This record gives sequence, structure tokens and C-alpha cells, in this order.
Amino acid sequence: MKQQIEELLHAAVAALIAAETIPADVQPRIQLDRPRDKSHGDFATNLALMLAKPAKQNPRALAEAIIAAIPVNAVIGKTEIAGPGFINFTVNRAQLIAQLEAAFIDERCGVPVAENPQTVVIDYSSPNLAKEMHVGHLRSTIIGDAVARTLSLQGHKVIPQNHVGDWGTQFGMLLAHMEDSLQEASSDTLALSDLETFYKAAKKRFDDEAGFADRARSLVVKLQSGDAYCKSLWQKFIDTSLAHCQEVYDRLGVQLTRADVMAESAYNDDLAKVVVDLREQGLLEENQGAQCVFLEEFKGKEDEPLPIIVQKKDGGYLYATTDLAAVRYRVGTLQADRVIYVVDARQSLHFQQIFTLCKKAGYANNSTSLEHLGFGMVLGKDGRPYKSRDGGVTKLADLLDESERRAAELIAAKGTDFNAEEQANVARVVGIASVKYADLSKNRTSDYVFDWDTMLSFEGNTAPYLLYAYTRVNSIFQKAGLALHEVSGAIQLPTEQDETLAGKLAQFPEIIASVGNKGMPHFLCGYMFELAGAFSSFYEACPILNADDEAVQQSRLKLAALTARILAQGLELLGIDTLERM
RNA sequence: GCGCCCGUAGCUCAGCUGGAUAGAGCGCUGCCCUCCGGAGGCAGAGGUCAGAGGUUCGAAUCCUCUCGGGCGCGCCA
Repeated sequence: MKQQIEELLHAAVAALIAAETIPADVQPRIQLDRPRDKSHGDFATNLALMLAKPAKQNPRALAEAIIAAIPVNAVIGKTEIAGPGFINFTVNRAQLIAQLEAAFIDERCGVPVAENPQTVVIDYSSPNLAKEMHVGHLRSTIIGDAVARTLSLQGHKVIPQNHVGDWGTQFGMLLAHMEDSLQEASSDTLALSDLETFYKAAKKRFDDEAGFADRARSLVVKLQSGDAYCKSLWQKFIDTSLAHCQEVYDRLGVQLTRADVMAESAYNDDLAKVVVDLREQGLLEENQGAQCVFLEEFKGKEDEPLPIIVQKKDGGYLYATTDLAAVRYRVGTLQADRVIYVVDARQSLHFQQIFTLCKKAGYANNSTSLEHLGFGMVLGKDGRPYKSRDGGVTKLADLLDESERRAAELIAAKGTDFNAEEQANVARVVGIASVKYADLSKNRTSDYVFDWDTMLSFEGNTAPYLLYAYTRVNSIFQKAGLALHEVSGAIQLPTEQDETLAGKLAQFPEIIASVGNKGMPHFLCGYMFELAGAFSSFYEACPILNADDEAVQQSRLKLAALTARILAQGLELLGIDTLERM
């Protein structure tokens, strides 16, 4: 609906340019807002204000000309000029209702399939396999998953890439420690049962034990030269670590699988080629023994260009090299139109350099969109990076355990009629949902404070509130003995609450579009919170099953059903399970 | 030193490409249960949008500077 009005405005502008009311060289960006104030209609545009100066016209007069130039259509019910020259649009009621009726029978709740589907590669989660997944991997994993699901719903071809860290010097010490553990225990699964402990033990020996570090280094060299024994030890470690990641993904409801793993080591054979290619293109420079690319765009101290080191003086490659190889693969082989990196905001400079170099070296052409979706840190209540009680890094598995435990306590305190199994399931869903939603509902780009009490609260913009709202709608249908789709009869909007709810429901496709565009799942969260609020007000004010009029009852059941479906759809996009009862 | 991000109600956060009277939730105050789930709803109080300039018909939003906080910056990833 928003898109339709935007198109009408484009047509109006084109007509005014043709009529030479507006000079042809202005290409205004059509801005169509949802006004805060209901008296300003359903949509508003500042187009006349923007164009008043170039058109050398009074904004209100120009607004009239714009309105006159809008093609005949069924969408706009009423237009008004307000204030200094805003144009306010009220949507045609019949059109709004028609849209909701269409959404009701549509599998995707009215979200349109992309006209030009893109191939989108999305790099997310990407943990280092040397260690167990910890709280630092949470954001990339769940934000990436939500964005991937959203783009899929829009009909894009989404290719997840879990760029796990499975190579590098630290694996030497792990292999060395593993060799010894295998001899002692004779069972490798036992030795690796707790990756974190294993890593710490290896690290301690690397730092303290004479001879261990040397052995670790030599094992790395053997591994990298393709030694079969080292390779098999390494593979065993990687398999165990990946299995652990998969457990976490499954618990989190993240869609990543083993098939999405494209590890750093997968690019090993390409690294030398990348360096050769950069040299052939004349982009490479040797500096203090290292192979570097200097880009004009990035200056460091004293205006010196900043280097991207692609090969160390000892011949080793770096993460920049791997990232270049990865872009080449994603654009060249996977044919990506858009490559998205859901990675910590602190790596922003790195990605800017990589992206600039990729365009320059032809690894990505100008039409390929390379995007770094950076995110902030998870902080404790003290404003410092989130730590467990002992001051260490919090393992993701432990975090989820604690969330489920806390959810279970809250549910037990409420006194429900659930049996033990049902109670455990509700605790699991609420626990996981709370952690995820608390994160996804915040602006991706900023740091946020991790607080158990807030995220598990049933009040405010939280997972429990939304899950509750969903069960409430659901219970109406349970009571009526109907399935969500078993509603007939036309939508009508007799009261303000019916109308407000209808307006919110119609907004869903716009929200999905902006989430897909900007990679900002919190838009969806904010929307669902508003939708749940609109439903609650509706529910208070408008009798549904008790409605006097049969037609009104059917209409309200339909609005309720669509609310439930959109909430479920939205939560699914966030990778959050719903509950029929809680 | 250079660069990036941030500073909005007591607290946690929204605020879209500059738009109309800066919004939620928590907490606080007051209402609403003969009514489909009160884990709810309605209302109220609470703001120098860090500060100062500037651009603009219009600035929390853009530009410059100052203060305060966080984070990056040639051989880790």
C-alpha cells in the first residue's frame, strides 16, 4: 500500500516534469511517512516542501499541483494539504479491507514476492572452532538468522555462509594437547567433552610448559603442509567442535546446518592465487618484508596510506587474504548480487578496506552490494562487556541454561495447571525466546545492556509479552472451536479499535521490506509490539465471541486470526517458537 | 596522532531519507474485573534530545567545534 502510493507520487512527479512545472534535473527522493498523529491521515509526504525551491513555487500551491497530477487510482481515499505544505493521504477503506482479505488467504500474510529476486550471500555466526561458542557469538548468529529468514520470505535466494575459524596457530597447541590426551585416555570423545576446558588447558601448557610451544608450532607447520596424521587429528577436533555448534544452533532455533559451513580453511588454496593476482594487477607493494596493498582512501597517521597486509614476511597469510578470497568465491562462484556480513562493528574499518579493494581488484563489480551489518556489544548491568559471575566469558550453552531455569521459576510461581513436561516446554520456549528477543529488539548498531529481569518480564517489549499476546488470540479460537483459517464473512471496521488494528495489520509488508533492506530485525520487533498493543486495546474494547452482530463477530474473528498469523510469522522470522498455551 | 560509533525521561530503549505537539516499557500516581485469559487495558506526572554555533520554511536527525564515554588503526582473527 505504501509502495503503491509511492509509485503514484513518482508518476505525479514525472507528469509535472513533463509539464515543466518542475525542472527536469531534480530527481526527488519520494518520502512517504506514517504520521504519528492520526489526524494527519494514514500517510504523509513532504514532497511539495522539497520541490518548492527548485520549482520556484509556493509549497502549498505546488502541493495542489502534485495532487492534481496523481493518476486516478483506487488506493487513495482522501488527500489534504496541511501545515506548510504537507500532503496527507487517507487510504481508501475498501482498499484497506481488500488488502487484509488478501493477506488473510495469503501464505505469507501479504508480503509480496520480490519482483527481482537476488542471490544474497549472508555470512553470520562464524565462530572460532578452537573454543566453545560464547556470548560474543550470540548477536551475529541470531541477527544473521533473522535477516536470512526475512530475505527468504521475500523470495530472494539466500545462501548462508558460516565462515568458521578452523585454521591458524592456535590449532597447533590444541593438536599437541590432543595427542597427549589421546594417549592418556584412549578415548578422544572424553578429552573433548568440554572444549573450553580443553582450550584453557592447552593454552596453559603453551604458556608454561617447556617444549610444548615448540611442538605446537611444528604441528601447525605439519598440518599446513598436509601431513595426514595431523590432518586426521585436526579433523577430529573440528568435527567435535562443529557438533557442539550445531547443538547450540538447534537450541537457538537457528537454521544453520553443517551444509552452510564454509570454513576459513576452504580458501587455503586460493590465498596464494589472490596474492599473485593482486601483484599482477599492480596493486601490491612490499613493505618491511610484508606484501601490502595501500589504498588512497584510507589514511593513517601523518597522512600515510594504511596498508592491508595480505602476506606476512614469513610467507603466512592473514584474515584479510581469506576475506578477499571469500568475496571472490561468493561473487564469482556463488553469483551473489548482495553479500552481507553480520560481524561485530569493531571490524568496520577492516571491511571498508576489503570492500574497497574488492571493487578495485574486480572481485566484485559495482552492481554487487557488499554490506557490513555491524553490531554493538552485549554489556552487563555495570556497562562493561557481559561476563559470567566468575568474571570469565559466558558460554552460550550456559547462558541458555540459565535463561530456561529462570523462565521455569517464573512459570512455577505463576501457578499454572501444566504437567511437568508441558511446564518444561514452556520454560524452554520462553527462556530461549527471551534471550533472543531482548537482543533482536534492540537497534543492531548499538551496545545493549543484558538484564535478566527485563528480558523475562511479561510487560513491555519482550518475548513473554508477545508470546502471551499470541496465546490470547489463540485461546479465542480454542474457545470457539475454530481453526484460524475457518472464518468467513467480510471484514468491517465499525469502531476506532477495529480500525487501528486493521491499520497495523496492513503495515506488515512495509515492515518486512525495511527489515530486508536495512538488515534491522528490531523494526519487526517494534512492529509486533505495536501490533500486540493494538490487539490488546481491541480485545478490551471490542467483544468478539460476545459480539451482538454475527457479521461483526466474523469480521473480528478474521482480524484476530490475521493478528495471530502475523505474530506467528514475525516470531518465526526471528527464529522464535510460539506456544498455544502458556 | 588519525579514524569510526555513541550521549534522548530516574532506569532500559525507540525515533526511518530532516517534518507537524520528541515516543514506548519499567518504576511512580490514579482508575477499570456480574465481560472472550488482569501475564491485561485506560489515564497522569516525568525532557535544555551532552553543550555551543551553523545550514534550512523546519534539526534529536545534516555540518563545524567543545565536553564526556566506547572502539579501531602494518605482519592475531
